[in-house]
Amino acid sequence: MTETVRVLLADDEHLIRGALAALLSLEEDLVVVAEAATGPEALAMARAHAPDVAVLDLQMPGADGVKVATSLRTELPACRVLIVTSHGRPGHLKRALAAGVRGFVPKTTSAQRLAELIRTVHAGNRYVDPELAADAISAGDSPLTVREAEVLEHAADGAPVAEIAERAALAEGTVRNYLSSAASKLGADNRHAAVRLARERGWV
Amino acid sequence: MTETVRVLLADDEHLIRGALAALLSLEEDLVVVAEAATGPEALAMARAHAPDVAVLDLQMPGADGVKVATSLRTELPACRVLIVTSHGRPGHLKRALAAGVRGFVPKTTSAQRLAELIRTVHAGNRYVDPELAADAISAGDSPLTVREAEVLEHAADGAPVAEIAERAALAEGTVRNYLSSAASKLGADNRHAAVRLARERGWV
DNA sequence: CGCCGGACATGACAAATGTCAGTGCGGGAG
DNA sequence: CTCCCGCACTGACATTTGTCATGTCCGGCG
Repeated sequence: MTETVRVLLADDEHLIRGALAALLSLEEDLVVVAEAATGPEALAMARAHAPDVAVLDLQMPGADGVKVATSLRTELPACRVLIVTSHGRPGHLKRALAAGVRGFVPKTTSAQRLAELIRTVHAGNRYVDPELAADAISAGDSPLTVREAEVLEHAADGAPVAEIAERAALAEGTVRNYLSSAASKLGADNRHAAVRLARERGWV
Repeated sequence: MTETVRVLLADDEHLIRGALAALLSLEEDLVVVAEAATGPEALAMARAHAPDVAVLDLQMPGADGVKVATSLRTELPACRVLIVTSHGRPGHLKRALAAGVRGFVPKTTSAQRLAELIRTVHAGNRYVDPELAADAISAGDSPLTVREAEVLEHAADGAPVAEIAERAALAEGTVRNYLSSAASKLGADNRHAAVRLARERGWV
């Protein structure tokens, strides 16, 4: 006899959330007990309803899926987390797993398959999309040192070096140096291309 | 007596497409006759099934929603187009309307509302989300000249000036000049920040 | 201990970038 | 017609950025 699984659904796109709720409700053993459109809202809903499984979108206003998962890990250890994402960046998968997430799949998955996966993670098993996993493995760990990543983040919005130096409390020469070494590690021609690449791989 | 409306659904996210198809099918007068995951596929499906209304995602692999809409405009003038988008950039709305799109809404819209809108555009009326419209109006027209926009696009991936100059068949000095004037028009400190801003506003 | 490798940090120099002043062309106002 | 303004375009100059050589401070290892 399959017990019913209480599900929390969090996604900022109303269209998807509603549609998904409807489809999952067709499954006998799944019941959607709460919905949320933002990170903080998802957290509040989880506290209020203590779902068995939380299905979280990776990109939401307020706090992203991984942040929510981290909070849930300590507040509701019994709640399994399944993350769904539109454009999977390797680094995010790694961060997600570190946050105790049990499942990680792209939105190209069918609803049928998603229902199965909800049962899978509820049973205590893990599942990550094979393609995303392959990407993460081939992309590997970030080769950047802490400072390099930090400086690169400050450079993300196209700020001039002087401003970055001030924000990071470093000499301009030092900032240029980190930027340069980060760029060469990433195989980029300049810091801007480096920012783009690091973003793609989820390293910033 | 309401006639039935034949709908084409195009979105690269299987999860959403499937869920949406299911929800729209619940409506008596709507029938989803085809689904597609990429721009070219959407075009092929449209040719094959000649739907009354095409619901297109703005961002798809191959060709974006607006490009598909442009092609449909000439190939299937009877087919109304409704564009759905996750993160609405003002410029896209303008381009979409220029391409003869009848409706433009964010994915935060509910499925119920979407069904209504499909009927609305099928009836020959137009509808654009009020908030997106407000953004588009407040963002206004692109202040960039044709060449400025062109050069800015070539600069989008962080390429050095020399490369941009070659691709655009211009002198390096000229490229720097356009970049500089574009940046000052956008209120940016350098071309990279300018690229970011122009992207946000949908001007590139 | 003494040595090595790596992260952190800096300034000097060369290369890339942004700014400026200026030319030519075409279209609209006077 | 002439003047003026805006766009397209260019080279020269000043500033910013990227690269290099160098130095310090750890933590691990023979």
